[in-house]
Amino acid sequence: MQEKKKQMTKEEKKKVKEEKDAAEAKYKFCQVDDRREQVGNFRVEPPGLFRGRGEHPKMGMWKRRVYPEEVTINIGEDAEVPECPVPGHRWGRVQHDHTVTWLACWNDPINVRDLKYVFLAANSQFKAESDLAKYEKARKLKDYIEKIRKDYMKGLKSKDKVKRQMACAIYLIDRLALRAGHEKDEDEADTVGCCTLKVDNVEFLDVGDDGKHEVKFDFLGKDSIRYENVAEIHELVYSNMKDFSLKTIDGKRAKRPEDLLFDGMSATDINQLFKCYMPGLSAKVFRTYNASITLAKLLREQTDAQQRYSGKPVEEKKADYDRANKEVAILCNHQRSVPKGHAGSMDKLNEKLKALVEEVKGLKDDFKKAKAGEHKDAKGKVVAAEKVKTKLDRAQERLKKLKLQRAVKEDLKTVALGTSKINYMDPRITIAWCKAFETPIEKIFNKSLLSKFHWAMTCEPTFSF
DNA sequence: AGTCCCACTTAGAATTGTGACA
DNA sequence: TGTCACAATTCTAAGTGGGACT
Repeated sequence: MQEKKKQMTKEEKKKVKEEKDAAEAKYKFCQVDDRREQVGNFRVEPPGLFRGRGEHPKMGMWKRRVYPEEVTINIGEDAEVPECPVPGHRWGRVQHDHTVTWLACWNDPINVRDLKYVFLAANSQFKAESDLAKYEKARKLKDYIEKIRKDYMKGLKSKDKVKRQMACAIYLIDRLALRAGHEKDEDEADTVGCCTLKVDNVEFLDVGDDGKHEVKFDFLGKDSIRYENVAEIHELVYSNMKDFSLKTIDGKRAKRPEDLLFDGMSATDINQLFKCYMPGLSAKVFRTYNASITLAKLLREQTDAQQRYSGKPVEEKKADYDRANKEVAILCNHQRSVPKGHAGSMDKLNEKLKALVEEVKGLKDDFKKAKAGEHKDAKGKVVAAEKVKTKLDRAQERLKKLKLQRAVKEDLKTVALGTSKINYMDPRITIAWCKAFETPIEKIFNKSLLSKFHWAMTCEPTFSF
């Protein structure tokens, strides 16, 4: 296969691609009411070895092929049933459920109780509506957050241990943007969230002369991504959590490292409580809220700090945005593994930088000579000082840019900016910022994001989250 | 009250496409 | 005009949370 690709000419490759696109075209769109919508994933997963993330108990299991007979199609009563693409087979079921958005579903062969779905693409109206609702809900939290914070600070002093556990957990969800953390099965990777933290996952650092109360969190979260953070927390949260780590809620026995830190409550309880404050409020809303409000705050600080921010070069404004984005990503613990070949390309960059430094050095000498009218070119002609100066300036500019590039690359090697951009930061904050400070939105959102966030494009430059 | 089921969002890795640069 | 790095897209796993069921 590899060799075949290499042997193909440009035209042949193009033709193969066109044929493939044409064959797929009919699966890529569908009709929803009066709209033509793009379909997201339209293929069942091919058979193969299941990997899973982290230490998954089912790692290496054979993931068998899924047949059309296992697939349920969900379409309108009047819609034509799509032809089954596998010769000699037929769809398992065709239904017409108007309360769900999916077009097809089947059971996951690895985890038979789980379902896999064909949904519409990110730019569809269904997704746009729920995206808008998500961010509006997060904005609404602004009206309730003060009361919620006041209450959990009070809850920390409650006589009721369950109430204190709830208060601590909500504190962590709010201040550290932790996920809720539901119970998990034996046959899944052993990961935790806020409510499923184990005694082992927290270490209480000694209170120093500065009076700071610090806890070191160390656990595997979603996707077995490690969360490692020394966080300063309120004295009362510190003392409560320390207490919870020592003995069970009924006080009957000492806790073991693998015991639940919050053993008297669960994520469901927390969400129940949130409903008392605001309709639809749940733990995950805090991540959206905190990500969005942090982005808004950081952008505001940057622009407030400088006069005529609009006049700044676009590249620098983009760098400012990325810095804010990075802080949000760190808050949400969005990590990536160091890109393959990072060290190698770093070496290359350093090599290039070294050469450029030499070049600048040489040009500086040339400039000195040129000012004295002593610098000559290869043909022995005297070169004007201004000409050398221009060259020197350009080289210095390139050097500056390259140094910045190196710093950014090293800085972001383990940070994933994309996840917060796609899922957490209200796009209207970004769009308003672009409008207010004359930055083309295309510099910040790629083609996919532009179409995903189409619903937000008309927002005012004064939009405030 | 606890468990299960379902539908949806969120996640990083792998794969593929591209454009800048030598 | 090919190479390489990075960006974009695809893939599918792994969360969340509501509600039904027991």
